[in-house]
Amino acid sequence: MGDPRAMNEDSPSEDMTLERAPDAAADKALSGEVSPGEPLTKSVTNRLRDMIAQDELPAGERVRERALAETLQVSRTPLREALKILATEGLVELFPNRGAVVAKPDPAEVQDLLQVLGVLEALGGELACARANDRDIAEVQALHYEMLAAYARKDRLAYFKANQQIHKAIVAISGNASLIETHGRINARLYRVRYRSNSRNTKWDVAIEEHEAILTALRARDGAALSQILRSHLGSTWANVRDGLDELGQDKAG
Amino acid sequence: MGDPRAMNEDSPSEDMTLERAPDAAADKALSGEVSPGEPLTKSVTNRLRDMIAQDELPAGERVRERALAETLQVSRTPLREALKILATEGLVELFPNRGAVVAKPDPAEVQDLLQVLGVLEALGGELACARANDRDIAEVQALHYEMLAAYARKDRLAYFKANQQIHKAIVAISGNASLIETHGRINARLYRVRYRSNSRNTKWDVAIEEHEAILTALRARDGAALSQILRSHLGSTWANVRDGLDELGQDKAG
DNA sequence: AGAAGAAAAATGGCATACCATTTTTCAGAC
DNA sequence: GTCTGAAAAATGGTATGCCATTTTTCTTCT
Repeated sequence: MGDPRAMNEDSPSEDMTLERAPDAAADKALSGEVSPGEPLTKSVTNRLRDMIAQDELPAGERVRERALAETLQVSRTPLREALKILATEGLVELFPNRGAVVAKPDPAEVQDLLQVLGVLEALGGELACARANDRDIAEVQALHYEMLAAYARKDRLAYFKANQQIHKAIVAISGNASLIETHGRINARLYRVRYRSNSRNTKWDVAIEEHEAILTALRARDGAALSQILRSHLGSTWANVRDGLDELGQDKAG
Repeated sequence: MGDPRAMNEDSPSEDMTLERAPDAAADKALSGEVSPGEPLTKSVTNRLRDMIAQDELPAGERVRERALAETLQVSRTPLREALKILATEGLVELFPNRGAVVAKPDPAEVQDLLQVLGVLEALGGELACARANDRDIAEVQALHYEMLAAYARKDRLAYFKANQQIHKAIVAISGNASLIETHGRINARLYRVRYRSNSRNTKWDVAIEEHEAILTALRARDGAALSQILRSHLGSTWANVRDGLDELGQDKAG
């Protein structure tokens, strides 16, 4: 896919199910997938990222070091290092002498993040059109069809995942390592809210139309058009998220 | 300045002199400016950020935990946590079981970073035009004059700092916390290269002209124009950096 | 002299111990 | 009953120790 000069091959967090894992997660802890030779801090960081994305560690909840360390079967040291990393990424907030709390972005923050994500994807689309080869485009097209399949089945989870993959794929084609990384970071911070918003999005068909336009522009390798569409597409996303937040009365931010 | 909803008030790294501090730095270590009650990890992180920016920890150099910890008069624990943070920010690279190395971006990386910085500043300019009040603009104008003063005196260091402040100020006016933070991160990773490039930049007058255009657009609150100028301005920056790197034969990347 | 390999030193990874701060619990007074 | 404050428990912050891996040094053989 494209020709990424470098790629932060971290966070194997693809394929997330937001359904809170009942006990299975705590069961296997991070036992199964500990790549040998990989530093514990890294595994723990990835594990926590997933736990946050899947609401296993709900937003706004306090993180008790000792308890979590025991759950994950590691000492506090790697756990603390992981928390520092996640704090840098904006997924948790650290309060001196008062521990860590899973970040819970308020509407203003979400808007800011989406705005940034917008220009990042716009750049991604522009570069992608310039660099994409036929296979790259075919792959995005395939993902697009998968998304349509999920749409036809009204399978919101599958739709959401395919949707995310499409945007990520386009950015990946850009080949700009910094862009890929930054996009991934911001996207991770928005994962939860967007998932929730996706579940109650009433303008599903509009989103589909926008995605058709995205594919058309990409196939035509029309960088300017794709760029513009992607950015305004995230404007729509903000509209949906905002509406969603309005509906249920935000249970206190931060 | 503007109305930033939030602001990562970290890294007091303003006012950096790239002249390598002979011994004074090691002398005071982080003795003088340790805010009481502030976690050691934070102080150390900020200190290291500065040390990297000022080439006190030269790019490509290996970081020995025990030695550095002793220099900074702290134990390895907070130092290690700081290194994880800096690695997340892209200022150092971590190699499992082999320690940390100060990041040394190769030309391709620099280009990628500048491209991203370009669209970020473009967004910043757009938003700034929409939100700036007269005081905000007056402040940027003041910084602009300071930059002109440095230009007149051929004081490259002062010029560089004023230049940086202008761009940072415009982004700050945007009021988008995520943008401000992301911009700061990327900018930090480019600080060293840009400083070096600045020292040997032969197209100083061109840069000045571009900055005049920036101020004109900002005063006119012409978001589209400012956006476009800022982005292409960073294109010029890339041209300069590239030329600089070409001159001296890159002493091995990475 | 140079290559190969074993011993020694250094270094990073992780766990644990201890201290300071914060939070909670629980008396006792009003 | 609840307000206050002291004691107790919990929690985060930091230092240190030990183990595994890596790197360097020192033999030894060719």
